[in-house]
Amino acid sequence: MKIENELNLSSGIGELQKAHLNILFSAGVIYNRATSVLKPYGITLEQFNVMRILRGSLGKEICVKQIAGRMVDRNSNVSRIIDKLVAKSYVSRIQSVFDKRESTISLTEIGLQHVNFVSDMVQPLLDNVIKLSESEAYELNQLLDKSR
Amino acid sequence: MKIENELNLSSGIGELQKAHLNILFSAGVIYNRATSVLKPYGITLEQFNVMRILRGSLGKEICVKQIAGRMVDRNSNVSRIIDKLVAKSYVSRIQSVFDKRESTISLTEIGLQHVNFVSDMVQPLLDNVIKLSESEAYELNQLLDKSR
DNA sequence: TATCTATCAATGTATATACATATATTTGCT
DNA sequence: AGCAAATATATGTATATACATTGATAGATA
Repeated sequence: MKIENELNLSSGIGELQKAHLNILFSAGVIYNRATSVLKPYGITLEQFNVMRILRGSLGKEICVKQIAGRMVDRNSNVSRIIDKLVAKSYVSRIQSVFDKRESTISLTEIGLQHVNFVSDMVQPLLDNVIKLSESEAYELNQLLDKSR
Repeated sequence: MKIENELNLSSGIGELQKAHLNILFSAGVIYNRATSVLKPYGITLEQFNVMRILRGSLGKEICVKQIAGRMVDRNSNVSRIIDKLVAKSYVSRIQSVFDKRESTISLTEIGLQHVNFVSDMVQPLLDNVIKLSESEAYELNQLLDKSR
């Protein structure tokens, strides 16, 4: 459905303003779909993203700042997301020996198992969140990359 | 900058997964820029959006549900955003006489003045948030509309 | 060495989202 | 009319964002 109908926009609105609202609206739709897909597994999208980032760095040391730099939401407060993951025993946090200001974050064994399990279950569903062909998605990526 | 560089994505990732992250990332960038543009005027983007919706319905009665249906974020808790606007005297809330379950929301005189003033000041800045031509924005809108 | 500045992470506070539930009211059905 | 179901909004609680501040540590420089 066109964004002007989704949001009841006035007919005079320009394509740029429409694109502005369209990106925010689409992001909300994607976020909601992804969140509801994850819900049965007791994990939020933000927590899942942190765990996937950690899995992508298995073996390597990784600190809070490096995680933050890979988060989709750059204002995300990684410290507090990690608090939640530590409370669930999915992640451990130890002070770095190389730089005592840093915390070294890593997946626990149970955390690794959980992120693997959840990924396998949800990836097919997450892939259906965007209803485009690969080539349309490519075009979309080109435009979004340019728009920033 | 390409999304794979922004987020340090692994090279094997497909266009659909990339599009998923790209939309969320772009939305974050737009949200942050719009928020910082509004900051000097003491209003959040969500509050500004509610006030613009109210201005678009000047004269007509409008209730909370109608506002919610036009919000970019469909989960937005309009009741509480309106609480904040009422506290700032930008908006009034009165029980509808036609349906006592409904609240009728309208801009106060000072609220109308403020939203007009802020709009005039920020619109040129908001227009620069998306760095595309009108025709590129049109293509982007087509793809986003289709993707949902 | 002493000190200044930059950096990393944690924390405090206000605002907003996510979701379930509660309350009041209206509508539809018998 | 009487009652059940639906609807509009508000509220409670957990989580997350936005932003400023703090505390600890590292690195640079006088």
